[in-house]
Amino acid sequence: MGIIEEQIKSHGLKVTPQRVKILEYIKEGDGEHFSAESIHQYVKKENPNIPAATVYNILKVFTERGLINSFEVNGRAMYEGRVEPHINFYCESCGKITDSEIHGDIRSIEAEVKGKVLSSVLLVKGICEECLKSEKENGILQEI
Amino acid sequence: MGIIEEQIKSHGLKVTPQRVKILEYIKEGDGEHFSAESIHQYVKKENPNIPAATVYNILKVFTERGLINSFEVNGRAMYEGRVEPHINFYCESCGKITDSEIHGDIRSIEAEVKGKVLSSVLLVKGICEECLKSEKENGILQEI
DNA sequence: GTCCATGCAAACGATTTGCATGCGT
DNA sequence: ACGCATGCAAATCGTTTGCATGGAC
Repeated sequence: MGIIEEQIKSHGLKVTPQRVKILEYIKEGDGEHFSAESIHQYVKKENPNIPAATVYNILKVFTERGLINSFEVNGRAMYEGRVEPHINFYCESCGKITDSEIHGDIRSIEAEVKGKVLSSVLLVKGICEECLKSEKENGILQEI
Repeated sequence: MGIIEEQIKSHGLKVTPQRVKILEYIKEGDGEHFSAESIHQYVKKENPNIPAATVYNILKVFTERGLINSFEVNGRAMYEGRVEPHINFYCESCGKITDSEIHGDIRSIEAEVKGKVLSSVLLVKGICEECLKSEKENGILQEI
């Protein structure tokens, strides 16, 4: 049994081909961020009949069990394989999401919370370097 | 002109009664978190004709201009008057959102991001103390 | 007077639900 | 064999859009 199957099983879930396929895809895409729809599109390549609802169900249990991480931007959920604390930087201009490392200790930040911590997401919004550059070149939005 | 009106005007927006009412409500609710719907319900008390769309529009411009802060949980946007960095702790059991202070320096964390930072939200999910207690008393979910 | 905001209705899109069938254990 | 997962259709719900009227500057 592969490592992906082990992960699914060890989190108390049944191993099915759909779950393996989706978890593989998310875990292999290191530093990448996926919408449910993009995952659906991907899985449909080999399994054209899989409905969106099944993908949503799978993503939901994966997130609940801590197999993957999720957060919401612009009314849609994004999923990623990295469950350790890091920064998700969302560019409001091009929509891209990129990871940044946290050099400080986010665990000490979480320690401030009264209660049991299950997950944490630091979502930073702004304009990425690339967009800043092209906006300056075009004389747009320099004042932001 | 009151402080609320000044804030609206200084952010380059026209001062309207609806905007004043909504900004007052959000800013007065210190440490509270509001859904668009709850704000709509509140404003309807004095202005029964105001449609949800107007409330959504107002919340959108307020957020874009940095007058208020927003983040998304469970497919819905939440708004708060605090724009300085802090922790939003969401309890997955009772749904309540509470603020915690950040004692570390989140500015240094934001400095890791390559690009221009416009806003940042640290959303921690878990089970609040209250729910932990009642769950233990009832013998439910202790193993989480 | 001009332009932006409001009010209203209708549309949209991401996600969920109900139920029958299929599959993992 | 049992119970959870999948496939499918339809519904739900938060949010957005288009357009005419009204109000701020």
